[in-house]
Order: sequence, then structure tokens, then C-alpha cells
Amino acid sequence: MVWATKTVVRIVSGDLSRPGVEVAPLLLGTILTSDIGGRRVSVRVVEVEAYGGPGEDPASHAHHGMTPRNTSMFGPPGTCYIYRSYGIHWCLNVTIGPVGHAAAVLLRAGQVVAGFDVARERRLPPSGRPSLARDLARGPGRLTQALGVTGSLDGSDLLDPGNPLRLTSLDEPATEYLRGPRVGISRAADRPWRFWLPDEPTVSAYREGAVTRREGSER
DNA sequence: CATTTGATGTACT
DNA sequence: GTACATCAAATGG
Repeated sequence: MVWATKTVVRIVSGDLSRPGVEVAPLLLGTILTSDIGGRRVSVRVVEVEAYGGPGEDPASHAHHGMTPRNTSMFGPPGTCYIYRSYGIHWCLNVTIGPVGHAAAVLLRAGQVVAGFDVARERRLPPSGRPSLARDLARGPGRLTQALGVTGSLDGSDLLDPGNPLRLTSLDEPATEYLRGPRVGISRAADRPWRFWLPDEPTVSAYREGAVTRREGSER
């Protein structure tokens, strides 16, 4: 089955307070900037995944209600929820509305648009072989590593210009995107709540070859 | 190329 | 103990 479908949207104002996971693609094309360790890195968000609130999305960390880990998911829209993934990586989410609903959007990949050298240094593996520019923030764990993001910023406000980590350019969201099933989950895997920008090599690869590729095949 | 595996924190059964 | 919103190195064709 070919899952990806092309969707054209017109967005007047990017408002994370709007209810529902359909808000997620508003974040595509926004700029995420970190000023951490005295160094600045910015990425253009190219891939996101939406997760619902308690009781409505079995794949969401908020599904069973508030826990010590997911408390920041219950914060106001624009709050970041950062958690440790597989004991190794950090993953960054942005909460969306309505207030207290505990739905969030995982930022899955970005294109580095500033601080290239800093990002490459942070992403240098033990083997010392530098990543391709394309791969610097290609994947949720890589994205946070390139930005220098750790759990210390969990719960902070991404819409606050004074926050070391912030989202900007919300006025000019992408006008066109693709959508398909979420990656790397086993429950509710059929919901097409992953959104990404077309023709972007910095979008993360599919893990399960069976699901889909060739998003251009219909059309 | 594709597929497998090791590393390893935290939440929850 | 088991599962997990992952990644990179190792392995096989």
C-alpha cells in the first residue's frame, strides 16, 4: 500500500493552540535555534510526528496520564518535552493545544542552516568520521545532538525569545507537505501522523521497508 | 546495498 | 524483567 499522500494547505497563522494533531505540520519549515555552550546552531524543521493526549493515542507517552517523565507534555502549547530514548539519545517535542491536553509533536529531522561547524563537531562519532551535511540532524536523536539539546531544557518555553532553545518563523509555515505513518512505534502504527517536506534529503529514512517508500508514485 | 546487533536510561508490568 | 517515539558499527550478499 502506498501511504504517502500529497496535501496542499493554506495556513494563515501558525497557532499551536489549535486543537488536534493536524496542527503538527504547522511546525514544518520553522526555524529551531539553540544557544547552548556559547554557540549557536539553527535548523529548519523538515519532519515531525504528532502524538495525542491521554486515552486517545496508545503510542503517546501521555497515554496513561501524567507521570514524572511526561509532566511537561501537560504544559501550555509551545512547551518542550524532552525525554531519553533507548537510554542514549534525547528526543525533543513541542506541546500543542488545547491547554493541558498533553498532545505533542516530535521534531524528527532538520536541515542545519546556521552553526554548521558546531553541529558537525557535536555529531562527530567516536570513530572520528564526520557526518554528511545531510545527516547532521537527520533523525530525532541526531537533531538534538546537533543542537546540543539535553534534558536540562525539558519544560522550557520554545516560544520565549529568551529561552536557549526556541522556535521562530512561525509566520511562514510550509504550504505543502507529505504525510504517512509514524516511524519506530508498534502501537497505532497505522495512523498517518508523520509529516515531512517534499524533496528534502534531510528527512529521516524509513526503517521498515514494508511500509512505504516512493511517495511520488501516485500523481 | 540490506540486515543485524550492541549500547543503555527510564517507565512500567 | 521487558519494552521502548534510536543510532552507528559490524556483518553478509
